[in-house]
Amino acid sequence: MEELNPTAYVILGFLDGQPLSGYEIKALVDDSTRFFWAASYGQIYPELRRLAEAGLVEGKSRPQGGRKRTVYRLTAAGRSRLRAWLHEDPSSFELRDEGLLKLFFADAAEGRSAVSTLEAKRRHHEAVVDRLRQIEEQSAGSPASSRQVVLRYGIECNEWMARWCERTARELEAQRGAERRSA
Amino acid sequence: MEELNPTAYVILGFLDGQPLSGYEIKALVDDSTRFFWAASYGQIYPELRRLAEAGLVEGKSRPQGGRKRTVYRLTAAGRSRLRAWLHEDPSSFELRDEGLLKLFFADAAEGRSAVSTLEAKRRHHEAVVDRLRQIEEQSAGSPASSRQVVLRYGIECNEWMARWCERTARELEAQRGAERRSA
DNA sequence: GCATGCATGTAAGGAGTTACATGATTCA
DNA sequence: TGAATCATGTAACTCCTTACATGCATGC
Repeated sequence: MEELNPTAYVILGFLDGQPLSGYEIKALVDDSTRFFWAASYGQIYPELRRLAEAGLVEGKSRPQGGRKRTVYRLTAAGRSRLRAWLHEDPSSFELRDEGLLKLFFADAAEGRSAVSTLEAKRRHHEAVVDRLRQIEEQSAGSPASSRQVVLRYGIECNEWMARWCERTARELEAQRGAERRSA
Repeated sequence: MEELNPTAYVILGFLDGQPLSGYEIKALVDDSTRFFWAASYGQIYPELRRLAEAGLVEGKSRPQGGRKRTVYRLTAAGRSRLRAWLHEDPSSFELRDEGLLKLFFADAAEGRSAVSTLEAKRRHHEAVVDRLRQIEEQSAGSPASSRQVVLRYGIECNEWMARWCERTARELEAQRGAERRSA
C-alpha cells in the first residue's frame, strides 16, 4: 500500500459524506481548511486522478447543461483508508512565519522596524479572525461538529496572536521611549 | 535586482554580526528559528554559493587543522539588502497542521479519534515548550534582544495551543459521556 | 455583448526534504 | 578502535504555487 500524499486526505475527507467535483473541493478548502491546510487546482485535479487509479475514489460524468463536469465519490476502500489515517496520531506541524523571522532579526535594523513588523503581523491575524467570524456566522445554527471546533481554534488562536503583537509592540515602544529619554 | 528566496534572508540575518560557516548556520537555525523557519543543508550550501555570486556574502577558507572550512561574512551590499527586507511588511504566513486537519474530519471516524488527536497535538506543543524553555535558560543573563522576544512568543503560543487541546479534549469527553448516558 | 462564475486541466518552476557520499578530528 | 562531531556537498524526489489555456453558462 503506497503512501498517500498529505493533500490526498483533504480530498478523501471532503468526499466522505457527499460526492463533489474538483472545483467544489477547491471552493470548500478555500472556505475552511485553507488556514491550516491549503490546496490548489494544480494539486487537486492530478490527485483526484491518482486516487481514482488507486481505487479510493470513483469519478462519474455529471454534466450541468453543456458544461462537462466530473463528480467523485468515496469508495469503500477510500473510506477505510481515511478512517485508518484519522486513527493515527498526527505527526507533522509546519509553520513559516515571515513576521517572526523579521522580528527575530530586528536588532539588525535601526529604527522602528520591529514595531511596524509587529503591527503588520497583528493586522494579518486580525484579518484572519474577521474572515473566520464571517464563516462562523454563515454556519450558525447548523449542528455542532468537529469542523466548528476547528473554526473556534482558528478564531481564538489568531486573536491570541494579534493580542500578543499588540502588547509586544506597546512594550517595545515604551522601551524605546525610555531609552531616548535617558540618552 | 533579482528576488532572493526566503531562506536567503535567514542566512543574511545570521551573518549580520558574526562570520559563520554553513555548518554553524544550520546549528543556529536548529536552535532558534527552526520552530517558525526551518532550513536544511540542501538549502543552505547552495544558497551560500548563490549569495556569494550575487556579492551579498563573501566566503573565506578558514580550515580548522586539516579540516577544510569556509566561513562567510556579510558584504555591505548584503547588509543593506537585509535591512531593506526588514523594513518591508512581512507578507507570508503558512501553516500546515496535520492535527487540525484530522480534528476537522474527525466526525468521519467513529470512536475517540478526535480526543486522541487532540492529546497527540497537545503532547507536540508541550514538547516544543520544553525545548524552548531549555534554550531560554541557556541564554539567561544575555542582554535583552528581539531574539528573546521571539523565544517568548514561541513558548507562550505553544502553551496556549497545548492548553486549548487539553480543554477541548475535556469538553469532547464530557459530551461523549453525556451522549452515552442519554442513549 | 461582456463580465462573472463554473469547470478542468497542464507546464514550468520554486522551495524544501531526505538520503547519500566523503573525509577529518576529537575523545573515550 | 570506534563513536560522535565537524564540515561540505549533491541527487533525487515531493510538494506546491503560479500562470496559462480552454470553453460553456448565466445574468446584466
